[in-house]
Amino acid sequence: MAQHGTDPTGTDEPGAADVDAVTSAVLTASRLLVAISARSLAAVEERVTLPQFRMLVMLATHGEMKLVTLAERLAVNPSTATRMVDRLTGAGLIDRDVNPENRREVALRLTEPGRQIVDEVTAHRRTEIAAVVARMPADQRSGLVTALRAFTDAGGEPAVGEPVRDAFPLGWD
Amino acid sequence: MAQHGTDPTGTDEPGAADVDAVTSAVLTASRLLVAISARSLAAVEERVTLPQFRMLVMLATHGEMKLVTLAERLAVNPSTATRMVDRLTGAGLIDRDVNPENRREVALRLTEPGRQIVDEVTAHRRTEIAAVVARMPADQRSGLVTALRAFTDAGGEPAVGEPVRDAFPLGWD
DNA sequence: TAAGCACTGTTGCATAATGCAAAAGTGTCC
DNA sequence: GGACACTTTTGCATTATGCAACAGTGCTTA
Repeated sequence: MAQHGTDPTGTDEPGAADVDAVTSAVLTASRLLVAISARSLAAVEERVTLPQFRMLVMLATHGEMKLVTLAERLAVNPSTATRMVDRLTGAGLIDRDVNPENRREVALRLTEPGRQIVDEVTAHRRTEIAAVVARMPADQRSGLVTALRAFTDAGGEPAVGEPVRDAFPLGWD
Repeated sequence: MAQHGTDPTGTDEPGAADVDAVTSAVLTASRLLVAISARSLAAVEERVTLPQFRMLVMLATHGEMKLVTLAERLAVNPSTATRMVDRLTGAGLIDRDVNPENRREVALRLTEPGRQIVDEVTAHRRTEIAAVVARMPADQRSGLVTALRAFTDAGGEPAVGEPVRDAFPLGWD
């Protein structure tokens, strides 16, 4: 199989052979993006742990919810979520109120300081990505948008402004 | 004057507005890629924990190394690394030998089963990405390669004056 | 040669994250 | 009113984590 790139003639197969090369390019980009995301977290990891940050992101993204839902979206056991909520309420980053409609449930919601932490990371990451974009040749940028749109469309993920699909509950965003 | 790198938000630069648009596109793609990476991990998380997998990836990527180096690359305390190595050697995924050249050090290296776990995840992820690529219009693919190469090149070359950081210090890859 | 010193890895201690199982409280349906 | 399902919490065990102290190793130098 053709290892990578450099097949301007496209003699082998028009569509299938180059999937490999494209995949490699995507993998490389993926590594860079993950590294950027991780660096953005460094700013807050003195204040919250990584799992705690995921919890904050989930609440920021989906708004108020009960504990079981939160645990489900984070893909952790409810008992784990209970104790993380304990610590985060203790730190003043989450509010926990009994739902008056249904007194079994607790309503969990981000406090202002909690939201600020999430915003901080988001802003930092956006800044880092923008810096990379700014370093690439200007005439390549529109091509990147077009190509990435085709890729993300094929992957079925929503665009930035839209609600995040629940297919896989991460909370790294 | 308008030297590069120092103005990610872009106030007066002509291409500034589109940097924002490109950044959004990259962020969206980033979410998809992180989700794919996470899904690929599901296959092995019955056998190793996430931090353990990171350790395996690091050894697979950089080869044999001593404990302090490993800890540094994973950005964890040496004591943490020591105990993780304990468990992974116990599970037969890592070999630990005293370096005869320097008897303070221990040489850590992946075993065959250890490497297999890493390969499994890598293969799974590659398959998932290839599936997405295969779903996008064929005439967009070469454009994606070109654009991503420009992006990763820009991301790989640190701005002037910045120290060259280890490109992907995480081990999520 | 011996003393001093830096480096390497390990262990003790405390806290966080994690899952499973059991229990306690709440709501719903016959 | 009782049975049952749902929600959350608690008990217990294992892993992950950092800091501090410590023991062993190798190098330098007086």
